[in-house]
Amino acid sequence: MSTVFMPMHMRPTAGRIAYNDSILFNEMTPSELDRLDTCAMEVKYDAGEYLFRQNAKSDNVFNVISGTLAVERISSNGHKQIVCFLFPGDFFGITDADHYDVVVRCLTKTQLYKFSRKRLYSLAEVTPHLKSNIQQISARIFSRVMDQLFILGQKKAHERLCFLFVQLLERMPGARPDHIELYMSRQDIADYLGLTIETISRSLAKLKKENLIAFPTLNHLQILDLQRISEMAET
Amino acid sequence: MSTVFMPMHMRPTAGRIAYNDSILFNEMTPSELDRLDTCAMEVKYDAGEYLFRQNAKSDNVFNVISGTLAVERISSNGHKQIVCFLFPGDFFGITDADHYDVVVRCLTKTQLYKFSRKRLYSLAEVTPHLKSNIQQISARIFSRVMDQLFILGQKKAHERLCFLFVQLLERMPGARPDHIELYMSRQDIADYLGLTIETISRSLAKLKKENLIAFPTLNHLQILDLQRISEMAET
DNA sequence: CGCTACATTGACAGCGTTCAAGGTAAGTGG
DNA sequence: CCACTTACCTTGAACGCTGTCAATGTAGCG
Repeated sequence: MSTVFMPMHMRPTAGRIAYNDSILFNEMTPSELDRLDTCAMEVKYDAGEYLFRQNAKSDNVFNVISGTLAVERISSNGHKQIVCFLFPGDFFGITDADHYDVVVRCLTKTQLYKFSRKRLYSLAEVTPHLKSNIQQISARIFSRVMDQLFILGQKKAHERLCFLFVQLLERMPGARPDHIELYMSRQDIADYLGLTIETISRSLAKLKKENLIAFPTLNHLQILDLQRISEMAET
Repeated sequence: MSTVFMPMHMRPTAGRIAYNDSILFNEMTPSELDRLDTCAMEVKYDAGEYLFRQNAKSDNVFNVISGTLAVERISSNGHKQIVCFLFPGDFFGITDADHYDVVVRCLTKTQLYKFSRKRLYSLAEVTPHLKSNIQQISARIFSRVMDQLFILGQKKAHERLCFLFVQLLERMPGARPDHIELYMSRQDIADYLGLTIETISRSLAKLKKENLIAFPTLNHLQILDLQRISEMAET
């Protein structure tokens, strides 16, 4: 029996991952999952560690079990753009390029499944469900990058923050409007939204003063008026 | 004999498309090209026309023969972000999503090959070269979007313009430092770079005053100091 | 010539950055 | 338990880039 790909309800991680998990495994039979198992292993990282070094060959696909990560692009002159955050259930490394042009940093302790990309893709060739699942994930990633492109090109600071909030709500397992845990620092948020840390602070203050959000603690965000936050986030 | 996919040097369009053409056809045999022909047709549009309507099913893949196009994303409240420009040889529609979330507008008279996406993809399944070519194109498109994400998040107005210039040089067939024809309006440039038309005008004026660029006519750009322009464009 | 569409320039306001100071929370060691 | 350190966040003031509004300039076309 597969250890890594036991049915979710039988696995030790069961219940930990609330949703957007296992898109990769949708509709797959136990025997297919067993074969998927052969190209995967479980890996762990501490906060601050990187999954691979800059310009590494894109040999692996990662699936987040637990933890939060940041996909980063850093220019020669030191500017950093965070491309996206990764949450439990998310994938990284589904690409047709042979080298990563980004690095991936763990914001917290992190557990992942690590797949051999080559073997995963070969398996997909003979496993229609797997292939279609990979395509679906790929489409989602692209669509998300397009959203961010739009945000960076068109939105003001406080609107960008609202966009982030809505994204966190939708993508972080267990997030509720009255309880969103920010695992990323203010600097990370700034690097994600193309702003400075001071602007983030000030915009948060503005939204607080307007009673749209609250911060019981520094990293515990509450959305008080989801309606208006969503409107401002709109892409 | 295939009409659409005759070897380049025998076709009426030969010589028109200078480079980045035909990545799709790399390494393919004449008989494979003949089969590719069966899922393609040639289509023409006038300046200002759209290839399809918003939220259309993504049934087709387009390959630009001649002309310049803009891939646009428009929000409900009227903001427009141009995602990329398309030049001869470029592709659009290589996606795993089943609907386009953008529209494509012709900036000039345009000729394209229009492929049935479904048939193109099926053919790719049995034609390794074709499949690998499609993956290569797909990787390039993604990489380009990432470049723009970085630009929009990190760069100042005049640097964004330099980025555009370098891109035009690299991607527009026939473009030389002393002769770059701008087929897009100042407004299009603004929508591409996430700025206003006035900022574009002023930043162009600034670059002109510093003798980095010149404009013999409104839409004929010359790059006088490619070295420095490239440095500022750097991603 | 005059119309129209597009581009440039100017003045001004506002948003976001920069630089600097101050505040807060968690951890350390006396 | 409390000073001290450290890392991170917030706030303030001044500056500058970009947006906005308005006027002017320019090229193409009937």
